[in-house]
Amino acid sequence: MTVRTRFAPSPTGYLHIGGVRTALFNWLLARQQGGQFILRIDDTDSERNIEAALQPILDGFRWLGIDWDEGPEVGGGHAPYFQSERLERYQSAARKLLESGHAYRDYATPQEVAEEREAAEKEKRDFVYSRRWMAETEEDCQRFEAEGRSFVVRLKMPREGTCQIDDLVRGEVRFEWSREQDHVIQRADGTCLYHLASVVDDHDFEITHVVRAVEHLSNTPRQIFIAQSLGYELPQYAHIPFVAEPGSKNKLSKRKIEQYMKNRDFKKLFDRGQAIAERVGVAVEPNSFNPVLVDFYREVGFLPDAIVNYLLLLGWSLDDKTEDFSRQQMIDLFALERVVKSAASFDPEKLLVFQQRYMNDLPVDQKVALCLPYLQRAGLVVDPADEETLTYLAAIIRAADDRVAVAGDILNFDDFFVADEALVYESKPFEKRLVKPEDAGELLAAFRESLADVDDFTTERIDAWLHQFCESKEIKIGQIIHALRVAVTGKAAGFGMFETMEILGRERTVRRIDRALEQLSQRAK
RNA sequence: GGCCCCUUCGUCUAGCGGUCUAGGACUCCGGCCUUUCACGCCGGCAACACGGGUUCGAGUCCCGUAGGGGUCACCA
Repeated sequence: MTVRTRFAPSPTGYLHIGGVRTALFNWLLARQQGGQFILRIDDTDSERNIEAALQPILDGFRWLGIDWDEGPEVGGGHAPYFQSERLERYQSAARKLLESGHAYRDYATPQEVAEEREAAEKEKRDFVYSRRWMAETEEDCQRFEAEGRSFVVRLKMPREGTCQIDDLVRGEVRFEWSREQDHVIQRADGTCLYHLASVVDDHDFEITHVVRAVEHLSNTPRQIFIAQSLGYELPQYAHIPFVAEPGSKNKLSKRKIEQYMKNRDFKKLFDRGQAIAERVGVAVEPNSFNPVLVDFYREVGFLPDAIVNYLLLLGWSLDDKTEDFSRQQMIDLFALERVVKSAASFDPEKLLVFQQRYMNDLPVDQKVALCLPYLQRAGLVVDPADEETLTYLAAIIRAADDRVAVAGDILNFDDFFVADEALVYESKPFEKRLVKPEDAGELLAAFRESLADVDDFTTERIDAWLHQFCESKEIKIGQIIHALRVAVTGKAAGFGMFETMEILGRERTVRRIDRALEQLSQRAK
């Protein structure tokens, strides 16, 4: 029997990082066993524009390299893969349950059920539906309908015995049937509810392993009841822990970013992303742009492999030291038995570490390809870029080295892409490095004059030149190099100063120093 | 509140009765390197929730307690 797993997103428009991890585990299991991974769309309830809300989710999975064998856009032998298009299947299942006595028509109004529930609560006893409006015969139905009532279909749950789940992650888990409710599976308007739909689909799609987050564990008995009543063979269940908030054990939710912002690391990650987003024209709207959602990482320039690797280790480990996994390795080595049972908090810092590692391993031309769009969208480089620009960019990226951790970080080196006349001097460093030290202007001017004599304007020669200059002036290098950096880049920090000058070239370097000196003298007036 | 799940450094985790005076990674702290920033290197702080058992021996098994979480819809 081939292994078939599934992930069933609701078309909400957003791909949640926790959902991705669940999908990843399903995907890994299927790939490892040579089986199929299926995407099914749980849209039994939503009335909104499915198309628009689904696209970002599919795009997200594709971007992450999590592909599906059956589902939207790829089809498959079990189509359709949208629950909204499978209503007849559910209704037919509901009918079967009715016929076999595992479900009944219930003519109670929602208020009547609510009253029973409240009464039970008041008396501090467990709520058990009285089944007062349960129709067992045609006569019952006619009688209730004569009263103007309509029916929903409810499960007729067993009221004794236990339900045992043999969970692949958690082992044996038992529930008392008597505590289960007579859940509604079909509404008065004939539409069906999630649990019925889910069980029917899993069966129709021949799903062998249901790998999902623990919050579904307590829903499992009713699903088992449905499946067994329908004569289905049960799938294997594996309830994995959910991804928790940074620094807490609560379930990570996209609605709580306000609160997460109080977390230092989360805030840091967000700020970094926001700075990039603002420059490339991505709307920083908390509903769509925040680190709980996959889109955030894509917009900012993360690498899919880094995210997937990080997520893999959030709730799973191979051993006590292995951290880096290629796709093939994770497929080969993944094992449900090694899934951790407790919830794991999302750690933005550690994710960044993975990102940094993966970025570092990339050849320069790939980094160029990743970074270029950011410069273009920020209006710093024309599209398409010419060969010269690409070479120039490559030199910068090489020099910047690990300072470009996410592709959008290239914008920290925007000073290389603005005209010398348009270079902006950040006020604080300008103050500290040029205005305050009284000899800064003088030294800088002298050094600038000497630059004409550097025979070869390369990193090595400039390096030697400046050291020689310092020696002749009897100053330490620190007394001039900071002023030089601010004058040439406008910033206090950056990569090697000599590399910076070589990349910029003699002419531009000199022009920038001149301009800085000009502004300095104007300030003095 | 009922039911269910979970509980090793701040975080992610290793540990499946003796090799644990508990290992690794990230963070943090100190130092080195250094023209800034980042990297890198060296070092350091830091955990078996608690209480009972079982056993010659428990982080590892059992039972309680506590804490955290999930779930209890004509939502998915």
